[in-house]
Amino acid sequence: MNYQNLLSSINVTFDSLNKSEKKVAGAILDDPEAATRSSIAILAKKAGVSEPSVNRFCKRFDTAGFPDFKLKLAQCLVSGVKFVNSNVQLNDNVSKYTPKIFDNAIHDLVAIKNQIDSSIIEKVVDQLLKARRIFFFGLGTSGAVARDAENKFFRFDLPVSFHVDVLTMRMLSAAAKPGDLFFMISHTGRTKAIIDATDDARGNGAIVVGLTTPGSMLAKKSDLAIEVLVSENTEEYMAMTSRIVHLVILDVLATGFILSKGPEFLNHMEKINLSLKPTRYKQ
Amino acid sequence: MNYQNLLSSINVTFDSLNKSEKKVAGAILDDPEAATRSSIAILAKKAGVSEPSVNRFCKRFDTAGFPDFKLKLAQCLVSGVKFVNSNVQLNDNVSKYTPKIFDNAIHDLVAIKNQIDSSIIEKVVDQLLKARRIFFFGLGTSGAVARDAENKFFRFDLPVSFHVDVLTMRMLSAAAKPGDLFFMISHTGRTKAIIDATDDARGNGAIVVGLTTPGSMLAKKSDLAIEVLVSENTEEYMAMTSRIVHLVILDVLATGFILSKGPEFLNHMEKINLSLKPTRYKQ
DNA sequence: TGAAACTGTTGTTTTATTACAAAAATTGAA
DNA sequence: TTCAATTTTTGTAATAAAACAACAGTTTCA
Repeated sequence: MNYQNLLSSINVTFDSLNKSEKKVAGAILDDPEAATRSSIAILAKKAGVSEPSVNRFCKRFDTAGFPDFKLKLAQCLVSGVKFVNSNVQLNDNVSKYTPKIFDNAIHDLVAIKNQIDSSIIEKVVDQLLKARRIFFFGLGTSGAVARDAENKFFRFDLPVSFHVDVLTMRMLSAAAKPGDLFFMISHTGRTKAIIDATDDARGNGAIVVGLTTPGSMLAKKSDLAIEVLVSENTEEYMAMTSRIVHLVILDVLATGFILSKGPEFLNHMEKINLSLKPTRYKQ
Repeated sequence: MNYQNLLSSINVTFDSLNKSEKKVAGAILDDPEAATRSSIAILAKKAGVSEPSVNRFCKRFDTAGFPDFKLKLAQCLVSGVKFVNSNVQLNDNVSKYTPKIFDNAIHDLVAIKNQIDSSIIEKVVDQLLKARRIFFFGLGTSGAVARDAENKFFRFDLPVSFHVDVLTMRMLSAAAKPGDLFFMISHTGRTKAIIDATDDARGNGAIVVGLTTPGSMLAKKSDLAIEVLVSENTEEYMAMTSRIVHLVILDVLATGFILSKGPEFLNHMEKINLSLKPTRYKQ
């Protein structure tokens, strides 16, 4: 039972609670927010039970006692509740759907942050450092991610390019050589052009890194797979959070790259940054 | 001061705190999670101050007292986001910088979610619905955002295109007509090509929507400005969180668009979605 | 040197918990 | 079904812990 769904735990187990516990549960569910601001005495009174009953209730839900219970309840009110109905409804107005869309992105970022396998990141950074050339491949939504990646990595004094054209992909993977790094971005991990290019590139001795869903075809065929499980349904109308997570992971890789290069590399970065000045109006 | 950034509030105001308050702040920042599990006595001991000093510290941060403070601290820790020193250090290893980069993105999304002006979103959605043609303009990092936007909005049965080429931008804005919608994406809001195109487009009677920093040149010159304040420094080496926020905002706009079109529009979306099937291998 | 700000001590109040006893519910045999 | 034995549930009262307020001493700074 984790704090993310303390409230729903209460809801689910409600029927199996005894009389006074039901009263306490009722008092909490009636206004969870108020419960977090109550003392044990106030809540006991509201529920019509004794204070120890409230305390026992808390312990039944794997908390140390009432204060700990309140803390965890408060935490699950921050995020938990919102995720319950974070799906946009057809009759939502602006101020309803806007936070929902933000919440979805935030939720997935938090989830992935806690799942991500540092050793894979480390290995991918190593490969990026070693690579003679880097190609980012992506189609559709992932094409924009590939473009963003190129926009980041070209600053690193590397021969890097992105491709969203299947014919170009095919030619490049057919002409792959050891030392080349193909970075494949595909949420589904089943896009034919990407899979075919993966086969070709690996057949020619290039390294293939896949950024995709866990266990996907691309994940299996890559040398190194960064597997990212987002809550969105592949068959939804539009990819939303997967690309956000992919972009952040590319930030992580770029950061790892820079850090590995050491502080003197920042001069190079600074030079690139300064080059943009004349393209902007002064404040 | 809201609970979302209690921790960063402590961080920000640290210098203006007096001696014992600094000790308390230090003890909390050192391990915020532990602080939520401590009693006032334990925390006072850790900080090397008296219990009332801890209490006074809590009140300074607009909380009712220590228990209330702990509650709010716990809430701001929910997402696991540590806003404190989330800047990547040169000697960070993978497992240190990875969560930091995620945290930065999460932090900004949470902040913007709470700041965003629904009425502007509503107006922009209206304009998108009315527009005869839609152009997304962006350069550099924002070019990838523009591409992503196009990839979303073309599904809506609209003449939409994105442009990352300044000459094309110039030509298009020079040939703008009433009914055209120019969607300018620029974090700095000072990119010359974008500003110039904005002037041209508006001069020709087109509507210009800007997605940019509050108060920027672009914000001032646009018909409608979606102003987004992210914590990242413009002069940093790479844009990180601004583009993430921009993408999510475009998701919000796309969602608003679909919802305004009503349920029968989903058939159209479904058709587009189905068209992708043959491009993928079966599971 | 004096006023203002800061900090700790002490004692009170509030809050939470434990131990125990009463009450209620449950079980099983007559 | 009935009734005692047993278990479970619940409340009372006492205890312990925690938080807080008032005051007084200390530091700081003009």
